[in-house]
Amino acid sequence: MPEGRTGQGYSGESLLFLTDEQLRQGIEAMFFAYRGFTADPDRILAEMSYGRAHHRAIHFINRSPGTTVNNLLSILGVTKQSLNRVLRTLIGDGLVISKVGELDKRERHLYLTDQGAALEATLSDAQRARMRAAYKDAGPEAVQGFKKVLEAMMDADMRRAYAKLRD
Amino acid sequence: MPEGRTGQGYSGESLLFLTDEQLRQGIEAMFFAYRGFTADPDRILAEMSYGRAHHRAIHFINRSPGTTVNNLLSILGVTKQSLNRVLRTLIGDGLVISKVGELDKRERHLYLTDQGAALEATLSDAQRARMRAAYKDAGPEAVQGFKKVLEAMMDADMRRAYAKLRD
DNA sequence: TTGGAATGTCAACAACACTGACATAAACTG
DNA sequence: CAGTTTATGTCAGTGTTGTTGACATTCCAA
Repeated sequence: MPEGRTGQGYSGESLLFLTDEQLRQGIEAMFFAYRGFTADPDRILAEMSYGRAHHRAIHFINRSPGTTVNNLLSILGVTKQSLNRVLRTLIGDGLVISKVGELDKRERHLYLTDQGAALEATLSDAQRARMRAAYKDAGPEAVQGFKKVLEAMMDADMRRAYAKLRD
Repeated sequence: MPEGRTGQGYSGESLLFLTDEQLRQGIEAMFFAYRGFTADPDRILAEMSYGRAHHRAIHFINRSPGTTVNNLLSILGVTKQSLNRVLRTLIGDGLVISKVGELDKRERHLYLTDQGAALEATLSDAQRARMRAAYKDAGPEAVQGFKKVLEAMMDADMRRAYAKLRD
């Protein structure tokens, strides 16, 4: 490449950072980081025979109180049978309540009870603490890049769901 | 805050970027991005009745040919029973071979067969393609930040394993 | 009224993790 | 050498989370 390569500047980096080795490091970083990301809530959940699925349901119900089952399904990307099993235990345990819709009585609107909100807070606090520490370690510009890459890694439908939650 | 806040510069950001809302966005970004991260290999694996566990084993055996079972266990962070189930099927299907150690005959050293390497390449290609696209979208500085935050999110033992793989 | 959408339930199954227990062989240690 | 530890493998049981398929109910809408 005779034209325009400086070898040390921006253009050199943009050629190098897409090598298979660099990509593999990114892949492995995702793998390990996700383990860390879920480690704290997992520990708490294990004590009450709940799992990640319960956490996810609780998180998004807290995020969007009154959300419908269908809406939750599209966010979580699982089958209704799978979600239903989780919701049934959460409702049975008094962490979630399901209200029949007023406009459309087929729909069930989901809310956290006080007890559900308390668990959500416990789980969130643990996860946010780690996130906060990671953000602090890495610095604000790194966080910008972090979010940018993650968003670029999503499928279009996930990106839509993600954007919707940011309203 | 009378002293030193500009409201638009670096100091303003470093105060704001640790709000619960910002952290929650990061948490949700991780959730959705990880789905995207695994989506392509998952599709391929589903066709051959393999799962993510097989992918992970194949990935790290390819990454460190001759690695022992114990070493793989510490990297993957699962029980030996869980790993053994996966390895048994991979060995039975002719994707992995296990050689008795020469120095220490208790150890089994793991290698991919040609067939195993072929599957690894197929899975890696799919995952790297998405990673490459995300990196391209986000730009080189974003990638730096991405890795920095991910690394800060790991537990100490993961960070050690991750660093070890970068040698 | 017929069709479709939203929801729920039941059954079966698979992947993947866990614990606990036990076996074997090899290596280390006193 | 005897005893212990280490590395690995295996069997049995259990739990969470996901899947498909089938079927029922309720209700809105054309």
